[in-house]
Amino acid sequence: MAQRRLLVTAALPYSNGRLHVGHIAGAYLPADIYVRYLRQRGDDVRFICGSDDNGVAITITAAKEKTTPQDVCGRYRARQEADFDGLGIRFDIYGGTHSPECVELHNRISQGFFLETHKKGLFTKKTTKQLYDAQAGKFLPDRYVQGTCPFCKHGGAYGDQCEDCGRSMDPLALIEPRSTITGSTPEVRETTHWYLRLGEFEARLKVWLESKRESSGDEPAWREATLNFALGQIKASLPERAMTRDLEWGVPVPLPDDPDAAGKVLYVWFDAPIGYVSFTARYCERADGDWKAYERWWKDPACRIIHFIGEDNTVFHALTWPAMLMAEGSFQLPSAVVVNAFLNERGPDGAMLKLSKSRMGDDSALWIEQFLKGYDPDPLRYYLTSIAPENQRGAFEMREFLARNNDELVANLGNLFNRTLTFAKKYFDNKVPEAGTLADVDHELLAALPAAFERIGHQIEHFHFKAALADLMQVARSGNQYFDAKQPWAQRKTDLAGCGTTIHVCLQMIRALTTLMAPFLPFSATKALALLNVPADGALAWDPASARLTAGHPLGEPEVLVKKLDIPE
RNA sequence: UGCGGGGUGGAGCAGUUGGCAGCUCGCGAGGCUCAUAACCUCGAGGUCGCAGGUUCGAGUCCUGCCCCCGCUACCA
Repeated sequence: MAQRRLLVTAALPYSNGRLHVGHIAGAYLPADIYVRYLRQRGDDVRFICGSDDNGVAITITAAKEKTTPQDVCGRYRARQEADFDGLGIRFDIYGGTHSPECVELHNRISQGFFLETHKKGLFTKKTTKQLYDAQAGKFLPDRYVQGTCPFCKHGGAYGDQCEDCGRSMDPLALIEPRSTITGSTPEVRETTHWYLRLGEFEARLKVWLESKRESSGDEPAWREATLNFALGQIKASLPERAMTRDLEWGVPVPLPDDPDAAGKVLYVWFDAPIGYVSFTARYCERADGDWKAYERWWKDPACRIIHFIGEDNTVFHALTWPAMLMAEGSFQLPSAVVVNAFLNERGPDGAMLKLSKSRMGDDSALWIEQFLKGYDPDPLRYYLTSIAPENQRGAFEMREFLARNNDELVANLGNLFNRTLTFAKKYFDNKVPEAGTLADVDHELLAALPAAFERIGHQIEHFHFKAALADLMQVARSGNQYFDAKQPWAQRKTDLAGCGTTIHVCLQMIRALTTLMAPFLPFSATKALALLNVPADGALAWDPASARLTAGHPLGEPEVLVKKLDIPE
């Protein structure tokens, strides 16, 4: 397959909190596996991510922590970047929509995007009544108003919906409304905003989404749940959505001649996906010295754009964002939006618990920061991939994590490395023995390796990461089966050359496994190269021919590849 | 009410165009000893939510029903 050009993005984390295992399982780990694989294949890839720093929630966190929005997003952004790094999730750029490095370019590109859409007349300017907190000096998002439900008279109803009777409502209908920010009684004020008429894109979106049901060329089909959900929304008709907000924190609405635009910013969901573009531009500026080179990725159909997101982002990435791109007109549409469901935590009693800031304590091991203090990243990458919520929700369970590390990663994959390497050390002078005369079983195992590259690569190409990992483990298992069937420990005494053949074949297998595991377990793959004494440079190319050892090659010092973890009683 | 997802051996899940019900873990019994008591073999265990229908044949298609979870926040 020829070299391809791909731009891969992972959802922008909102920079008012830390990352937990659910974030990682949802968008970032699958994206990282995909990108690592593409790079091993030799494709030209950019991997883009960064923090989503704008919006009202940041300002509220800032108020709560008695600091500035800039401080909040700067602090959490740095924390998130460190967490990603610790897990081996390596972006080409980790931008930030309000980070010092990116904000200027981000604002410029976002405003250009808005203006182009505005020029085409695709916004409707509309004045509506909204609740205003005079004490806080800001309009209140629906969710920040609480009062008595006009339908069931329940006391704790929110401005958009009553938790008790489940009915949704207009916040103006709430009885005795209160601002949840200051506790004061809000007043009704008029405000003007720009609404994107999503309805005008329904037909085009529908055709586009329907075309994603089948794979075309080597572009895989989208997940069915994603398409059903998005198409269901279209069927129910897409509303006008306000693309501006009354707020001081964000990208200013670029209409200086319109007094109604004063003091307003772009809706955070309008500028966030544009962050993918502006971070790409910032990276191009850094790498190529020309920010405009981003067009090579975003406006050239020869490049393929893949977005990895969690399920809550489906509406924005499968509908709103493509509609924005259609509206603006000069960008290409994403090739794929890869959506994972949520990951929950399984409680001791088997109950499904949501991963949430409010429920999890600060020192919960499910925060990445905490997790990395106790464990290596690869076991987590393994476990999260093996339970990846690709089709339905999954659940994290600490005991299961430990058990699967020991019973699968250590016992199967790690053990195959260890028994092969220690055997070579003990009986073959720590060198790769001659292949010798190959019997059918030996041929079969060697022939299975290129097939595994093909198969696992195909699974990754199609975003079936869980299946790809299971396949990898099956390959390792077949190695253990081969080892047992050949009984080199017995061969050694009767047929030393045959024993050499066995170990030669096993070494070829673990060498191939090193390359095959690299997208999922990058740290272990690096360590495996050291154990095999193979120079890292170019060693992980996704190519069975280059993942081969020559007879006589000296090996490194044997050492355990994956550590066993203690399971508390 | 509506929309979307799901209900498969003890647990967690796969099941593409309908064709003898699979995988991992766990469990039981053997084997092996190179290996982090790791590995290998065999086995037990399922009326595929319920009831109908189409078909030579359905977990897989159609109809009706039941149950669980989202569609609201911190959030992927």
